Amino acid sequence: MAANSRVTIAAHALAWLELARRHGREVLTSEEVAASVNTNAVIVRRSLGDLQRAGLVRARRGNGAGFSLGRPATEITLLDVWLAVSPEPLLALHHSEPNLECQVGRGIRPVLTDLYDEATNTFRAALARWTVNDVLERILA
Amino acid sequence: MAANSRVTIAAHALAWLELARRHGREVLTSEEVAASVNTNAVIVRRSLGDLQRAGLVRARRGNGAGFSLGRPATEITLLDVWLAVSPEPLLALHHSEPNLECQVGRGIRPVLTDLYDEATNTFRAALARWTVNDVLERILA
DNA sequence: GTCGAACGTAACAGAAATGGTTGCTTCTGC
DNA sequence: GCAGAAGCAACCATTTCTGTTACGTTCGAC
Repeated sequence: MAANSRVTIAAHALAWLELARRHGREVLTSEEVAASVNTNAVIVRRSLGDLQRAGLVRARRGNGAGFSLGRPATEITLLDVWLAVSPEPLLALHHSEPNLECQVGRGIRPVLTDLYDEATNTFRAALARWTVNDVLERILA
Repeated sequence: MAANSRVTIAAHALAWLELARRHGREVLTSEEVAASVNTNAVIVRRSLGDLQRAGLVRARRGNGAGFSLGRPATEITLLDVWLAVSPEPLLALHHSEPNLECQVGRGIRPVLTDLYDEATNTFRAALARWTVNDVLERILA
């Protein structure tokens, strides 16, 4: 299966929000974000809705509404973003229960779960080393 | 999309091949492997076909045919397995090119590619720390 | 050389996920 | 009240994955 692009869209939106903020625009509409990401405004609202539930952005409704960062860009890591939009595991176990009459089938699931968790944790730790601010700085460099 | 289970199926098959080998059975048919994994024999042949192309197993055809390990279980890591069956990236970039008239849209792709690669490499390194033999030992423990 | 067991592979179906699109509802500042 | 924008539900097209059937191919046993 191909990986999804939600982390990319969310990171793009956050970097764009931070850049706009530095230019004095605290709030951007989903249309404005969608224009930069080059997708549909509903897609942006869906992604930013996930981020809002995680506290990474604020959404204001009504006239003059839009999205703004929920906390400083230096305090939003890519791990925060990943957790907000991609709760799925990186590797899946068997679809259907393996044969429990086989010694391997009986014991393999907790072992693989353990190893997959370990690998996923190193992946998360790597994402946690980068903030939205870092991403924007590297874009502007 | 949800992650696929090909690494799991492949690791299961390899552990089962190694256990059978220890019991004096060097060769197993796809039907026998499928019975332990609890899936269809074609699925097993597809997965083991990937492993064969990577040299991790050998497939014999003709009468009395089947699959056997291509090299010692102590020399097959989960990274080898992952590379053989899951070449897709863990995180995807934008589906359609971002707006190049926006500073963020222009610069974000190489930055994210870099960060994603870094995180993926730590994930790979974690998988490389475990061999099929380790997996089987933990199952039998 | 024939036979048959098992791999190799193509074709297809059902399910799920993803991105995209439209349309309607809800909220809220003016 | 009005208008602008988020929220949300309902689709659609595409892709991917697993599973299944079917058939061709290989090769050892006899």
